[in-house]
Amino acid sequence: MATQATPPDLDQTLMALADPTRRAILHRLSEGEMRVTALARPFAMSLNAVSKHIRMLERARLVRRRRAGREHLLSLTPEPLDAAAAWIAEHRALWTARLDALDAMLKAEDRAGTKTPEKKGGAR
Amino acid sequence: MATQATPPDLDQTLMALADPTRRAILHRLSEGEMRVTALARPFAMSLNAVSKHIRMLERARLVRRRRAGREHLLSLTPEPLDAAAAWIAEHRALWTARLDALDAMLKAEDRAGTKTPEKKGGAR
DNA sequence: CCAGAATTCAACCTGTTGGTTGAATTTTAC
DNA sequence: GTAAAATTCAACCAACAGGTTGAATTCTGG
Repeated sequence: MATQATPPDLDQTLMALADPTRRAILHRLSEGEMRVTALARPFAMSLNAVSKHIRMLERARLVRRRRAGREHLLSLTPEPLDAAAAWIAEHRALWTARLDALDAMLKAEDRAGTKTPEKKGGAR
Repeated sequence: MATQATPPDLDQTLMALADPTRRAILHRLSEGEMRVTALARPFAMSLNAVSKHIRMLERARLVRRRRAGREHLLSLTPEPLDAAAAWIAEHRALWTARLDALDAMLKAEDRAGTKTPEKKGGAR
């Protein structure tokens, strides 16, 4: 019964994406490399807070850091999104299909049930 | 400059998915309605812990609860996955395209630079 | 050399996750 | 009516998220 080994990378990616500030950071970074200070400017929070968000994005490997002297240039590395998108799409399809199958089965059973009320419960 | 209103629903959906136990719960639920106890059995944690995960999944509207006497029947409602999948897919495409464009631009600039090192100011 | 800029580090606070155990609640079954 | 089943509620705990402020670090430029 395969323990379905769910990758911890997916945890980190989804967790990183589950915050509007971090999504906004990624969005800004899609326009190119940017320093921490520049990146932080539009947000209504301290530089330190943004720095922490960046650290979390790095941990999820959605952002890469390149030091150039005293400034740290951040850039977007969207690869982890592939896995996340794939996981969600795949499971959405699988689950929807299963639920549809169940629904069809229930409807069929119901039709049969009204004719031969045996099996379980019958009408309610 | 549209404040890009990031929906809090997305936060909850992604947060809910960012945990292996909760993903496993959803997976089991794709096989049909199940009681809390039955759902909790395979997990190496207390019933209460699973109950809390379920509550979080309900908050994200990924799971619906139907009370039938003393038992609560949980079922999967995969709709919120649509929004999550759409958001990720859309941004992945947009961001990748932007990064590609940036890259192409940099390469072109580089080629131009090595051939005709004039542009402005001339020699250095 | 030295002031200042760009960052992080460290400590702290508050709220939430993720887990526990034990008691309450509601419903079924004898 | 009462025991037991299926759940949650309540209190607690450790860890972490998300934020703050203040001090340290590391570079740059006059």
